[in-house]
Amino acid sequence: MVRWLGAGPREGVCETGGVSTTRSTAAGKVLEVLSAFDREHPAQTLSEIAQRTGLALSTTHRVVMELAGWGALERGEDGSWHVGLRLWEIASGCPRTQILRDVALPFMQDLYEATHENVQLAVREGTELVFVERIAGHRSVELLTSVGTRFPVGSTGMGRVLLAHAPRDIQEEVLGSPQRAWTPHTVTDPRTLRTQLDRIRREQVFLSDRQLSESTVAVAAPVRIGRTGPVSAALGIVLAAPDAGRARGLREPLLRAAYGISDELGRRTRPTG
Amino acid sequence: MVRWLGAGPREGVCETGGVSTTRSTAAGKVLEVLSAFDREHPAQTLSEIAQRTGLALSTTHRVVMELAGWGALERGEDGSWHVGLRLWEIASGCPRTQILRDVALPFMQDLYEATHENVQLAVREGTELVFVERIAGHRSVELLTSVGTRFPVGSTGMGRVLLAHAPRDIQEEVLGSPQRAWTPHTVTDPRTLRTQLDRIRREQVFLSDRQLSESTVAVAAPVRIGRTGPVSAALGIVLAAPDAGRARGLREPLLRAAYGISDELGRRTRPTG
DNA sequence: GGGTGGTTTCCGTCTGGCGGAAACACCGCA
DNA sequence: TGCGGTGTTTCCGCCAGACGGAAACCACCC
Repeated sequence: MVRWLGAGPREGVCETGGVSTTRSTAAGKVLEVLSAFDREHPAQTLSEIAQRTGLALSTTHRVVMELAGWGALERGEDGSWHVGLRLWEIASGCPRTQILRDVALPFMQDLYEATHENVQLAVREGTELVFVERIAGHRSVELLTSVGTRFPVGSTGMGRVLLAHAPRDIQEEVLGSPQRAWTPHTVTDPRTLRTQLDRIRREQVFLSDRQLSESTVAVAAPVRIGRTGPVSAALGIVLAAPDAGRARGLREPLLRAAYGISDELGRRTRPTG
Repeated sequence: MVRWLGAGPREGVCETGGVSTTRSTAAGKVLEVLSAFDREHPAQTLSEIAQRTGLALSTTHRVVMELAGWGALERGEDGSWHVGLRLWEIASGCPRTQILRDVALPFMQDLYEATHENVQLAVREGTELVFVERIAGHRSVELLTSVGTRFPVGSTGMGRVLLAHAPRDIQEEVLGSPQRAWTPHTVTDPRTLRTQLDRIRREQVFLSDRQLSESTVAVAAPVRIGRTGPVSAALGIVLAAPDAGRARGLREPLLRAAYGISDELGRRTRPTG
C-alpha cells in the first residue's frame, strides 16, 4: 500500500539549463511559499517570504492570505507568519511516518526506559536522512537534531546504516562526492567508508564514534519490513561521548527492538492493506 | 513570538449564502486536494481525489502532478496517492506543536515511566481539540485517537479541561449545541457540564469516567504558559476502565508534570524570542 | 515631523489555468 | 482473443483570474 523505500522527487524548482527559473504556475508559487519555512526560518514576515522565494510582494501577499484563510499558515501576534496547525494535521497523516511511528513507539519506549538516552528513528530519502521520531528525557544528552530534521546520509551513525542498505546507485552517489568532516573523528575517506558499510551489513548493529558531534556517540540498527525484507528505517540510541563504554552493551537490546519493529511492520504491510 | 491560543480560521471552502462554492483560485485547488487527505482517507486514487474535491479529473491530474513533483504527495506502488515526506517535513516545523512537544516530552516520559499508560498532549482549536503528541507502550490500552486526530472539545477529558479554560464565547458555543453521547456515561446535559467546568477550574485536575469510550478513563490537567499564564494545552493519562481505581493516585504526578511543562514554556516564550 | 520598513489595496495586461473530450493502459471475464 | 469497465494521461481552444508595478497606508523610532 505504501511506498516505503526509494528516493523521492528531488527539486521543487525546475532548473532550465543552469539558471533556476521559478516555475510560474500558481500551484508552484503556493509550494514555494511553503518551502520558505524550514528549520532555520520557522517564522517570517511577509517581506522575508517574498525575498526568500523571489516572488513579487503583492503576489506573496495574495498567496499567503489564501494559505492563511485555509489554515496552512498562521500569524503570530508579532505579525510574523508560521506554519499552521491545519497543515500539520494533514501532514501528520503521512503514511510513511505515521505507520512507522505507531509501530516503533512502544519498542522505542522500552529502549528509553532501559537507557534514559535519546532514542531515534529515521528514514532515508535519496542521499539524505530524515528524523521521523525521537524520544528523550531530562537526563538525555542535548542533540542538534530534532524530528523533521534532514541530514546528509553519510554524516550520522543512523545514516550510515541506511546507506549500507541503500541501492547501489545511491551508495555510489554518496561515496563519489566529498564528505563533510563534522568533527576530527568523522570518517570521510571513501575507502574507509566502504569497508565500514561492509561491516555494517555483516554485523547489523553499528557503533558510531563522534561522527557528527564531538560530544556524542551512537548505536544504530536497521529496521526492515519483516525480518528479512527491505530496510525501511534506522533505529538509534545516542549517548554522551563520555558514556561511550555503555554503547557495546546496547547492541543486543537495540537489535532486539529493531527486530521487534521489523516483525510488526511485516505483519502490518503484508496481510492486510 | 508564537500565537499559542485562539481559534484559527474556520472554513477552507468559502460558503456563500449556504451553498459552498468551491473557491476557484488556483491556490485554492491545491489546498482542496490536500484537504482530501484525512484520517479516513490516507491513500486515494486520482479519481477518488477528483470525486471528493469536486474538481474536474484533468484539473486534479494537473494539480496532483505538480504536488508530486514537489514532494507534497507521493505515489504508492499500487498507484494510489498519499501525503509525502516533504510536506510532513515542512509541517513538522509548525511552532505551535513543535515547541510544545519539545518542552513536554521529557515530562511525558516521566509520567509514562511511572504508569506505563498512554500519555497525551492536546491543544484546542476553536471548538475542537487536536492531539499533538502521544506516547504509549506495549502494555498501554489501545486508543482510537492518535497524533493529528481532531475531536469535538466536549467529548474527552482533556477536551473538557481545555473547554473550562477557553474564552467565554467558545464555551457558550459548545454548551449551546447538542453533545454527542459516545457512551451511556457521557455527560451531555449542559447544566451538568457547566458545573463540571466550574469544578475543573477549581480543582485543576479532572477525572473523566468513560466519556468517550466504554473501556477507558482519563485524568487530565491544563498546561499554561508560565505557572499562571493562559492555558495553551492539556496533558492527560488514559487508563483501561478496570484500572480506574489508580486514577486518583495519578492526580498529583500529573499536576506536577503539567506545572513542569508550564514553567518551562513560560521560560521559553517570555525572555528570549 | 519626516524617515524607514513593512503591509495592504488597486487595476490594466495577458498568461497560464481550465475542463471536455479523446486516446491510452490495464485488468478480469467469457 | 476480443470486450467492457475502470482509472490515467494527453491535447487544445477559450477566457477567467493570476500577475506585479505603483501608490496608499500604517506603526514605529529618531
